[in-house]
Amino acid sequence: MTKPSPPANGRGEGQRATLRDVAARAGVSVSTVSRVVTGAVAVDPTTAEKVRDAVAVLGYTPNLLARSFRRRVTHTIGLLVPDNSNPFFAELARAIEDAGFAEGYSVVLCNSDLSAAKQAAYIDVLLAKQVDGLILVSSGLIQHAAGQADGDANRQADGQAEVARIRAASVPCVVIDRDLGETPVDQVLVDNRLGGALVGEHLVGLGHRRIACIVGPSDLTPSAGRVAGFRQALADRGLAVAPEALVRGDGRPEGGGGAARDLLARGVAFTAVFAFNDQMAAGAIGALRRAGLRVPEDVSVVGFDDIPHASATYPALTTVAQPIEEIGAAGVRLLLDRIAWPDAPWARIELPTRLVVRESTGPPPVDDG
Amino acid sequence: MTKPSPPANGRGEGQRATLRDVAARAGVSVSTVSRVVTGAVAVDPTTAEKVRDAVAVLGYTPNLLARSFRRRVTHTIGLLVPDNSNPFFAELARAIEDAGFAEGYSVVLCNSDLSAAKQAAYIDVLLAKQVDGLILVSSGLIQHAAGQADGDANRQADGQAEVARIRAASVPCVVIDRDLGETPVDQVLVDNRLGGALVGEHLVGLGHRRIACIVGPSDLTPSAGRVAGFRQALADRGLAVAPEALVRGDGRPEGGGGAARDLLARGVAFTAVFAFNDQMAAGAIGALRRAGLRVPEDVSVVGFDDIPHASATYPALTTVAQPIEEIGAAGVRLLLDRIAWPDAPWARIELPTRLVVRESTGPPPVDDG
DNA sequence: CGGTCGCGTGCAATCGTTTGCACGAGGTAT
DNA sequence: ATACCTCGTGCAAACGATTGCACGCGACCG
Repeated sequence: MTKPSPPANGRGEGQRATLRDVAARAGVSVSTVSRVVTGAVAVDPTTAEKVRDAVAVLGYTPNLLARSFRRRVTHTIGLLVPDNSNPFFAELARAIEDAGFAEGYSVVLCNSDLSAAKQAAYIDVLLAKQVDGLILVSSGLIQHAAGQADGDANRQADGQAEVARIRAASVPCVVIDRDLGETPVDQVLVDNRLGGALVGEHLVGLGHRRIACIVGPSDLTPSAGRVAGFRQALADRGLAVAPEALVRGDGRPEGGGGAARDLLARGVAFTAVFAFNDQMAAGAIGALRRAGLRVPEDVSVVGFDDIPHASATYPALTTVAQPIEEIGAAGVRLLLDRIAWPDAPWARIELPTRLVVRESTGPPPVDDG
Repeated sequence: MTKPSPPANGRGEGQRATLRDVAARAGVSVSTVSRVVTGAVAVDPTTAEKVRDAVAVLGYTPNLLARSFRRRVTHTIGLLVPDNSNPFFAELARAIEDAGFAEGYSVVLCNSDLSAAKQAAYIDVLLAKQVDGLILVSSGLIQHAAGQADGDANRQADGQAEVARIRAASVPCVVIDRDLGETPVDQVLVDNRLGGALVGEHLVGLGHRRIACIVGPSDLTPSAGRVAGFRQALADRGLAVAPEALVRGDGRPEGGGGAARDLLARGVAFTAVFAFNDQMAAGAIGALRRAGLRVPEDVSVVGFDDIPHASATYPALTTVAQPIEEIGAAGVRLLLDRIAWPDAPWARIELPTRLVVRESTGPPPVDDG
């Protein structure tokens, strides 16, 4: 306990000391105290010393809320992710929080659950709370499954509307993991096309010719790029994805398992499965093995994202790694740049993806093809 | 586009309308506008209508920052977790965020990385930002490994100091997943002892007599209870944990794998492994199987936490489930109760754990014991 | 018909901090 | 000696909202 210790300030217990209290004790004006605390302007060393003493004695801490109010800067950013319990988003949130902390920003975490209504509600309170900026992750994606009637609140939001609202409030904003094309907004993306292509190349290179595909819940950005790249890679090698070998999963392990069982049940022939995220890949592996198939001997499986667990399972998962750390860092940097220079031209950063070959892929069984 | 649309307010572009603007346009006083906006006091329906019109036209949105400043209530809580990229904490954060949202609170996410310095820094800014309350998760745990000299900043913080500082600022605070005993603070815990005991019971019941243990990085709460319960269960059945069969892991998959390899290398005999979290269990399974052992035929493996991936792997992991949703909800409820009634007696909620038997455990090989 | 009540409204202070402006003292250049 | 800076400081006005108090007015009671 060498710290100045929670002191007996001039006010009642629990009441924090304010600039006024310090000023009174140091025998100077409030402005002077403010100046030594912020250190902005020069003040006489003797005075400063007195003030610092008073600050220490009273245990004064600036009220950042008041400061933010006055300066119109909160040093807080809002982070909107679909679901923090998804490891990919959790890691991304972590990376963003890290980068933000390094720059002196706090981050408010919001889970949109892919619900347009919830997302809108969050954006409203974040704006009202005067965050300095917003980071939207996979904004606008929505469960494809739920074939509800076209209820307005739950319709697929494409992210553009959100961005427009935020811009109208002239609050800086960057969109991650969602290609908004020419929409005037800063974006950081990942080369999903390349990722898909790498997988196609890898599997075909191993000798696979019948490859099933478990795509994500949405037809928007990330999925679209992955399919496109994958298809292209196959096409370049004279192959194609059979329509019946392409199924949709909900993004979670159960979805992957269900999709795999579905393929099996429908008698679709395949020697490899490309799942659009690692959770579905894990689920698929489980379903396949419970059906008596070995991985990779009978079926190869590839995932996407390279979440930490991908390397922890057995067999360790071959997957496409996204540079999560860098994505987060880039997002934060873009946002802070935008805050600093509101009129700079829009930036669009595309980070590379990388194939990580582990144990879940291998050559197809010899009796095939 | 049926929404009131980003309007031409009386001020320059990007400037949000304020109460004054609305008041001017509606021809009433600022106070009146405030009253209709907050809806606290009765105001004449005709006047209210005029005001609401003006609000709509100007697209007025209350400045929550100013409101918080004036009312001394931010509707924001700080959440301090060791690492959001750990699925358990990610899920917990998610649950807390959910519960908070339902009650109209935003949550600021902070990753302490188990560093006392970082944790202190975070607490300072959260307090300075006038959060209404704090939730500390596994506060004070610290990497046990790093056998550094007793540097002050990095020493094991036991959580008590943090709590004391927060109390000194008289900011409500609840501690999750860390037993602070009689420390005057609200706590929500899980019955780790029971969890450990259930595992012991299950494994011994299957016929295992030599069980290895991969404990967590810390000797504090969660780990301690788990060992204790486990030991007790074994003792009740006339067994014990051999000292050489107890190794420490870092909590991550690699740590679990390393620990398993270590056991193997040292020739320790065991037919089952109890890892103190699911990540280490997954890592251990990988290491075991790469060493040619089958799970569960040759070695049974049990984890702890029941993260989503536990059921997604093959073999699906037998593990101890914590009611994460409820932990988060209880934490938030405790915090809000404390905010509402600062002088209520301290609460301590202990939630049950539950064994989830899946595929990674089975009877020991017949040639054993 | 006078007094009282309650309702709707406005005035103005306040929350804690920042900051433009002015002022006085002291120093330097002319 | 006058004019002109510079430096350190204080005054007071913001920032946007909330809220205690008071006032005016109609209604109601006796």
